[in-house]
Amino acid sequence: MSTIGKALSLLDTVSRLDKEAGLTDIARLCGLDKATARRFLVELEKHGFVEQDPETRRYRIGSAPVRLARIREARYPFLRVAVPFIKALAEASTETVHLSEFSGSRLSTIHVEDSPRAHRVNVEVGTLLPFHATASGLAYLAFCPPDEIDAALSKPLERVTEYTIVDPAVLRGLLDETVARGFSINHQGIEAGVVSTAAPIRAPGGHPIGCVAIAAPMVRADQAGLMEFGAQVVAAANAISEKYYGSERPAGTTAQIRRTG
Amino acid sequence: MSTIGKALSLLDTVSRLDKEAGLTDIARLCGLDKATARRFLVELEKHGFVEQDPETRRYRIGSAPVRLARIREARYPFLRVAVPFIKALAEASTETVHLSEFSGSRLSTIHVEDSPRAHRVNVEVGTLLPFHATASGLAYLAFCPPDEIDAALSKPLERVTEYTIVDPAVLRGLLDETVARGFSINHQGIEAGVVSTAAPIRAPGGHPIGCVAIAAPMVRADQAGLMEFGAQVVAAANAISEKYYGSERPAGTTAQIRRTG
DNA sequence: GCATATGGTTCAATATTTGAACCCATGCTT
DNA sequence: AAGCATGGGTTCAAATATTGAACCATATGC
Repeated sequence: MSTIGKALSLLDTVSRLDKEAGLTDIARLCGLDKATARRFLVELEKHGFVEQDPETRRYRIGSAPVRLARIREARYPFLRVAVPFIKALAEASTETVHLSEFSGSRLSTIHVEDSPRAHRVNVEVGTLLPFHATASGLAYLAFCPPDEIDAALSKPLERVTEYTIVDPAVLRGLLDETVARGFSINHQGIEAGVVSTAAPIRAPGGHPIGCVAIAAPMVRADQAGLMEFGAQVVAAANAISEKYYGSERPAGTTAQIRRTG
Repeated sequence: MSTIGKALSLLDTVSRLDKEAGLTDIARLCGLDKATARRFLVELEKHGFVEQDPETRRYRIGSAPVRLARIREARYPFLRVAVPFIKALAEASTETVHLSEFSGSRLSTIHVEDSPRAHRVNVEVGTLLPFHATASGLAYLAFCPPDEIDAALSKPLERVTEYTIVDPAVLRGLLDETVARGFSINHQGIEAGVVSTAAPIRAPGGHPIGCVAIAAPMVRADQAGLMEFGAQVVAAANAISEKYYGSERPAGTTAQIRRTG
């Protein structure tokens, strides 16, 4: 792997830690030599991507990403565009709705609107969404080119709950259904007692960039309800895509999405 | 320079562009070979730090920084802590108040509260603040260790307006005054007709991390008014520092700050 | 006061980066 | 339609930066 890649992976590792970490821990977690980890950290610090607490000597994420994020969001306000739709959907569905974005070869939650109900599904911003075990992951993957699907399914698939599907062949079946339907359904794959539906937000080329998902307690989602949620996530995802990328519609399998949306 | 440094500089360059740029332009702006620039971009893209528009093939900042920024702000909410103080100060002073943060060896504006008046100073979020020509820059530098001051003053200093001070010896005098006073004053150094005062927000070790500044049209700031503004920025900067870092006061020259604040 | 742990540094061996030259489209000009 | 210019992207030997075992320094616990 390139040095840059290793350094960015280190940054990623640091960002995933619950708290600030010391040099030795970081090196171990990244599988790097202490000297190497240190040089990376120094270099990253120079550019503001990490900072070292002068007292504890531990490292944390720096302020450079904040600057870049502001620029990105100013020029390309995905959240600003998407959040109103997520809010509206949360209100309409009275269930927890979350928005994910593909970044750095993973799908991560970037916004959540909680259900107003007492009994609800709680999702944390920042949560990573495994492709095989979440509605968002399946919706994302379903609309990816075959080689990306192959790559995702050839990795080891964790059995998160007793209901998680880890058989690639079965998963491929789900992906086909997802494409046909326009949205994905996940039965307790990531959390027992929870069902989700998700639809991809797609770039003009057709490639997904993220997903809209509704997560509800199983007791409130019968077959008809699920179909209704599905229609809603598809509508929201398409609306976001349209607003984000202008009036252009995604090419390729557009018809399939519209059909069900 | 290390590869990582070069790649992060490239990222920085891309972030400074007004619009998305092509490979050749980026390579030229960074002084890199096209092949090198490309490998960097590919690597950065893998990790979500840039993305390439599939249609125009141009590059822009990706979504990874947004993720990191959220984590940083969640764990270390500088803006969240500071903004209320900036708002309060803007209201109290009825002038434009802005907040800057040191990141990647530069001071940049991260929040602005505009004056409610029609005749006011406008500052853009993201603006870089030269150390020698802005109140924030001087306030920051004044409380830095000598070697950082030397480094900053040994670089070529741009004469931004006809009033900009570019003589390192004179600037050192201003820095001494700033330390003695607890806040800096900038007379038209970055924009004719504008005076500013600024005070540093400092980490527990005493090193500045950013500044609070008031910028006012000269006609509204006489000597007494300027001292009042100065006292206000010092109070705000100290309050932010205290809230941000807990109850600890910055070590070292604390007394000087408190004396004037 | 010894043992252990962590942050940090060094330098020869090694793997990665580099860039001139190249290819391939696209679009403009003659 | 051939010629030319421009921009994205690629190749591979030469140049250079990266690597990591061993090292030092300091702090904490026993």
